[in-house]
Amino acid sequence: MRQIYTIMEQGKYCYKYPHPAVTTDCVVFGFDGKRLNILLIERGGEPFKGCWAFPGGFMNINETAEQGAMRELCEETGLNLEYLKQFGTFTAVNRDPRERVITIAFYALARKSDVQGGDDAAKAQWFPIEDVPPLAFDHDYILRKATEQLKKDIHFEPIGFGLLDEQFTMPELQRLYESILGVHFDRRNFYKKMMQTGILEESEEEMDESESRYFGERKEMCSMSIDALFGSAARESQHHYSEEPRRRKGTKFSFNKERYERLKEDKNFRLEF
Amino acid sequence: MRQIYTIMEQGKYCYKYPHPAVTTDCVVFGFDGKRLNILLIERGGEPFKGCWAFPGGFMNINETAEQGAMRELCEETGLNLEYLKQFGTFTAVNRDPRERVITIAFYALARKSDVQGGDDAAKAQWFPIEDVPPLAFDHDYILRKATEQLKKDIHFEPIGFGLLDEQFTMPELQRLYESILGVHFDRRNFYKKMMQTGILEESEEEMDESESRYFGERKEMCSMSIDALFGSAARESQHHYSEEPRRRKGTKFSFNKERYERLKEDKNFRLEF
DNA sequence: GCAAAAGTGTTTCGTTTACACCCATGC
DNA sequence: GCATGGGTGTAAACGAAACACTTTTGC
Repeated sequence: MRQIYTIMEQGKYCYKYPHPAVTTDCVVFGFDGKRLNILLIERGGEPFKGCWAFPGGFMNINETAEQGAMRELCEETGLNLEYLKQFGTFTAVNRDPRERVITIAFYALARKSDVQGGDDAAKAQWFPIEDVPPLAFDHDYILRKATEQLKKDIHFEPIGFGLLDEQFTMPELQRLYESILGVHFDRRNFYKKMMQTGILEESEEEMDESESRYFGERKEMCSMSIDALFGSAARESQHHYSEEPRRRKGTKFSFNKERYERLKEDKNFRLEF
Repeated sequence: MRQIYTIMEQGKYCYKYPHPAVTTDCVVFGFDGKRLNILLIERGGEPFKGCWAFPGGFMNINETAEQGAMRELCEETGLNLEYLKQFGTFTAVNRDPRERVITIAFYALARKSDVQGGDDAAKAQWFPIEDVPPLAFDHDYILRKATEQLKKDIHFEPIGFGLLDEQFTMPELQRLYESILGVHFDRRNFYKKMMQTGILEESEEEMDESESRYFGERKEMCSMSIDALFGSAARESQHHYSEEPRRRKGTKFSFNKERYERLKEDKNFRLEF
């Protein structure tokens, strides 16, 4: 608040009453096949220099909060994600030491494949959600709210599929649900329940040459993505490749969006997990 | 946006970058024993003069959004409600013709007993939710989002009790749930389900003189409240006292908040409606 | 070849639903 | 006294949970 006067001197945009600044922040969830991760940016300047924070920044005057959040996310991490979910606006009076700032917060879901071109994001890094460094501003609180919201939403919306590749195996999906909800499911019951929602379809595997080539490629891509997901910090902290569980190939499924839309119309459709 | 320059001339609060104005709006739900209602204010000035809108207004620079929403709600309707739930922030670029305005929206739950001192609210009026007049700004959209959120929340939180008096009968509670969710429940099943949540307790009725006096009083209060809930506009439109169903006295229950808090801690408690 | 994960059906149990009668009250 | 809503239990159907063995793959 002290700084407002210096800002005023160079200020070109004047109002009869004081206006807060408005920022957007984006909690990006990712899934490495084992644990839920979030994407953080190391702050280069004050305040909270050197702390980690969510990608985000000031909203422009001619864009919606959604547009602003997407723009900032892209600028800071190179990610171009299709949907953001607004889950709260944070308005504590002193949450930013510089001036009155309110933050409209979103969460987003990133696929491994979204993460591949991770060059833009020099300062961006993934952290497992149980092992997050100290965060700037009130971002710890925002993170807690984001995870709570994610847990709630997964009961009603097919959120998981935004965190997995187009094609995924049932155990992958199960591990995802388990790590979001913090519970364990019986494999067979999970399979049944998932299938009888009617929104999944089994991918027919054409096991010809192109298919085997695809798997070859895919395996590499996968390790690349895991590499990208687990940046050096995370790997140093406690994650080793040798700890990665061996995985069978498994049957692939995909999310049938049209069928989901139709089911959603029909009734008070619930995913019931 | 055109007006910004005239505002700037008289503006005392200047910033290097343009800042949007921030308002709060409050969707107040009330229950008249039969239908869900919302509380609206008739706008006295432009824009949207004469239209109905939610109570709300500009957030002060030294208050949180919650505080601002409560303050505006009290100023405009005389209501002093204990909790507001933030359910969304609306940021479409042209949602206010005067300048860039974003709105942080809350919903609130009003009891009949909260409504009694309804004198402050000369311009405030209750409307049944299926019969709402044209609303100012994007308030139709905001209302839709508020009701969606209420429907979702009622699955997880004991929201109904904020809309009923301290003591209520099971059929009252059932009608409330039915009008929020838009479904019908079997009386016996509803009773069982509600009781086995463990958060209700039966009020021991002391049927002595004071008790019978209480019922006498209560009946009067109740008709008063219904009168307050259904303002003249609503009554004219389609509601008549003669249509009020006859009601037996019924067994009273109340919400045991401590027990609820304990249950909530224990597990992933769901109210399951 | 061995260890670890994937795939698959059936039985049991608990929950949800459907349903009908008598009682109390207001008119 | 009659019409309307309040109060209560049971049986059937359904969905959820528990459970073990065989097959495939990666190493």
